[in-house]
Amino acid sequence: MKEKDRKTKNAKRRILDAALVEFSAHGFEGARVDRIAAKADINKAMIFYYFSSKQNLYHTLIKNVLLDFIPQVQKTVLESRTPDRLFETFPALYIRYFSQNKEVIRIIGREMIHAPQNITPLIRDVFSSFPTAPSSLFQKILTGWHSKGLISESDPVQLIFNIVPLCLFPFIAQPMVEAIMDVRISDDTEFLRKRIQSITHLLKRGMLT
Amino acid sequence: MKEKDRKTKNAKRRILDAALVEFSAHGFEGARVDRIAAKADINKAMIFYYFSSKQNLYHTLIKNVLLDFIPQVQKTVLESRTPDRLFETFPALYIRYFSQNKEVIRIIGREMIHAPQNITPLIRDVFSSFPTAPSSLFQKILTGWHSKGLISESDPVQLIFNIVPLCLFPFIAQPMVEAIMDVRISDDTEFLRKRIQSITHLLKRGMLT
DNA sequence: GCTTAAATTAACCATATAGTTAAACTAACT
DNA sequence: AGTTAGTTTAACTATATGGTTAATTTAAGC
Repeated sequence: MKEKDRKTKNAKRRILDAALVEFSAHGFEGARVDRIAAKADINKAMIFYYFSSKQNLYHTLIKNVLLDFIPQVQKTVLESRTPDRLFETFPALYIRYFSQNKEVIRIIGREMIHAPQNITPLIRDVFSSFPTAPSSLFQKILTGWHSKGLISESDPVQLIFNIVPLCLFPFIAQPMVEAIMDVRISDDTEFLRKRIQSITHLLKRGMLT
Repeated sequence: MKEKDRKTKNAKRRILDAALVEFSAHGFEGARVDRIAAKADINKAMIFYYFSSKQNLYHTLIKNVLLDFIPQVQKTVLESRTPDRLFETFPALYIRYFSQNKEVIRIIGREMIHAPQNITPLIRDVFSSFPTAPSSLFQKILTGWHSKGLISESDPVQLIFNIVPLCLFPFIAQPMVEAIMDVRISDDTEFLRKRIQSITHLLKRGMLT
């Protein structure tokens, strides 16, 4: 069974890896099962054998992705004891992670825009596997800081809407901004460093009291 | 010919209206020409008669959308003589416009993520129909303000990345944030007012010198 | 070597979908 | 009334695609 397991895992993993690339590049509707099979160098029927449907493969993929990223966010938030510190670590994490996982941001972004009703159950599902829901934990910390007079924004929702987009948007909008502003950004480490610095600067000046 | 023109225009307009809804809801790959025809209450062949292909219909639609929105941005930027003022008018315009044009932000957002190589030529195309390219105009104004010491951010690209996401993200991420934070936002005028206020506050404190 | 359960394959199928076509209709102009 | 150019329709086609199936292979346990 050992040998079998190894092979199976390889097959499953290869399918998921290929699916990540394919779904990221074309979206759910645009993705082709045949192409995933070809990329995974595997017979197409294997995909249905292991994942039963295109939908299910997609959902499994997204869950895996969330289970990889969310714990990192939670760890970062818990270990940052002051807003001052959080405004450094949070952008740094997001930008490091998504610059290294371009496919992930495309899939999550598209789901956000396109089918939130599909992805939100998956998010809830993943959240429920944690002892404390990451969201309520985050909310608690933020309102705590505000009531101590450490930050100027009282509404945790507004605060999220102030922080997250600054970190995510570069990866979503990069090609378009490049076209509009007629600049080249690419994977430039220098650009990403400047981006983190600019966000941190803005958040600290704008929201620390 | 008058009668004919009126009818044709109605047909074309009805197709474009239906296409906006359909493409917004399902994306290019997910959109169905049959559904567009049904929504427009028109024979499917009419779509190919007027627009020759699904692709071409889509591109025409996007161009129309850009030609509606971009002049409004340009007007707002030109009429705001100080960064102080711009940090008020810019978020107000974006949030007003996209709260009233939910379909537009979904289409643009998806294109940004999915196929920037498709949309950037269209942007350039639309830009070239202006006497001065809106982007270079914007860049000029921003660098001018910085050199006068009015704003703390020197790089216009970073500045764009600081402003635009704050305005667009609520509409893109709203359903997901609602799910994660367990709050209800909806079209609430009150929420949008607070969002504008929070952005303006953050930008002014964070970037005015 | 035999058995068994899982893994893998090639060939198939039903259907949905973008796009076509040829004929019919409309209305303006002579 | 007849002509013409543009508009509209129903029926059709070619093909791509998600999914199925039945037969074959692999490998572990006995």
